[in-house]
Amino acid sequence: MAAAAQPPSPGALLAWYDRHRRRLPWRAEPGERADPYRIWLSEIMLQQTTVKAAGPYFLRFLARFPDVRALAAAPLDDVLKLWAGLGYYSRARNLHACASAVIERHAGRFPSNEAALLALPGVGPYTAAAIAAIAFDRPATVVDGNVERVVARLFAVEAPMPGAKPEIRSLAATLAPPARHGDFAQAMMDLGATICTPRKPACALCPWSESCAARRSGAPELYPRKAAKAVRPTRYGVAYLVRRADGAVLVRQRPPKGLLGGMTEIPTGDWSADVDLSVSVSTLAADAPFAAGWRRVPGVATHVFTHFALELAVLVAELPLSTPAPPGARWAAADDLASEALPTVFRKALAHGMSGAVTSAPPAVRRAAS
DNA sequence: TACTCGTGGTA
DNA sequence: TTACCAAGAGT
Repeated sequence: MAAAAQPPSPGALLAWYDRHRRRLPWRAEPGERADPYRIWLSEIMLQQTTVKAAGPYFLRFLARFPDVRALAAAPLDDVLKLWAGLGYYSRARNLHACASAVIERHAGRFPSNEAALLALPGVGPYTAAAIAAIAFDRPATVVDGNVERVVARLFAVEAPMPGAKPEIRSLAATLAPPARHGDFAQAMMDLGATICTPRKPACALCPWSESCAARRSGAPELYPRKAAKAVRPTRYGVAYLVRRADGAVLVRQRPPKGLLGGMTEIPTGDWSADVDLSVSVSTLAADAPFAAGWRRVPGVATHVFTHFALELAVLVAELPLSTPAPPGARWAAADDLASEALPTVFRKALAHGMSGAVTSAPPAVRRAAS
C-alpha cells in the first residue's frame, strides 16, 4: 500500500512563484501596487490570446490611452484601429464600453469586488476574479485554462471538458491560501504556462509534483480529458478589390455586431459553403456590388476562423481618380491602409489582390493559397 | 447548453 | 500540412 500523497500546499506554490515568476509589462514588481487599469486592460487582451501576441498591443494601448479616462474619451473607431489584428473584436467594443461604465458608474476607479466587476461589459467570471485578486488582492477563485489544466492534473479529474468545469472550479477553491491572493492566482497561471504545459509538462520542475495524481498515473498530458472535437467546415466567397488610380481602395464598415463587428472590410459577397469559385470571372462578377472591368487574381486568399475556414476568390478592378465612392462605401488612401481597422482576413485578400497577376480566364495551374 | 467569435505560434 | 492551442465572454 503506497503512502498517501501529500496534499498540495499553497505555500509551496508561492515559494516557487517567488523564485520563478514571469516579469510581464502589466505586472507589478514585488512590493509594488498593481494598477487596476493595466490589470484590466491586460486581462481583456489575454482572453484566448497568448502573452506574446498581446504584449505589443498592450504597450501601444498604454502609450495611447494612459488611463481609463483617456480610453473612455476616445472614439470607438480609434480603439478598433489599435485593436486590428488581435482578433475577437467584441473585446475592443466592450473594452471601450467598459471604460465608459467605469467612469459613469464608479467615478473612474475600478471596483474591487467581484460582483461589481462582473457587471462590467466584457468582464466575465474569470476576468472579474482575476482583477479582484491581482489588482486588489481580494480572495477570489481565478480559473482560466491554465488553472483548469493544473487542477485537472493535480486531482486526475476524469470527467471530460467542458463538463468538468464546475468540478474543477470547486477543487481549485480548496487550494486557496489565507493571504497573497493575487500572487497565488498568478502563480497558478505561471505554473500552467511554464511547467504544467499542455503537451510535455515539466513535472521534474513542478513544486506540486509529489501531490499530482496525473503524474502518478504516468501520463499527465492526458489531462484534462476532452470530448471529441467537431470538424471545421469551409466557406467560400468573393472579394471585390477596387483600386483607384492613386492607389486608394474601396472599403466599407461592417455591421456593429457579429463576426468582425464594427471593423472595416473589403467588399465581399456571401460567405457560404454553396459558393462555387471554379466558375467563370463573369459569373463571379455578376454578384459584384457594381459593374466594373473585373479581373480575377489566380488562386484564393485563405483564412481560418475559430469555427470555419474561408477561401476568398479576389476580383480586382481599377477605376479613375474621379470616381466617387458608392453609397455605404468610402475610399481608403493607400498610405492609410496600414492603420485602418482592417481584420487579418481582409489584409490577406488585399495582399492577394495586389500581388498576383490578373487574368480574365481561369488559372491554368492552381496557385498556392496566399 | 451550445454556439459564436480571430489570430498567430507550434509540433 | 494539419491540428491543437492561448489569462473567455456573450447570447
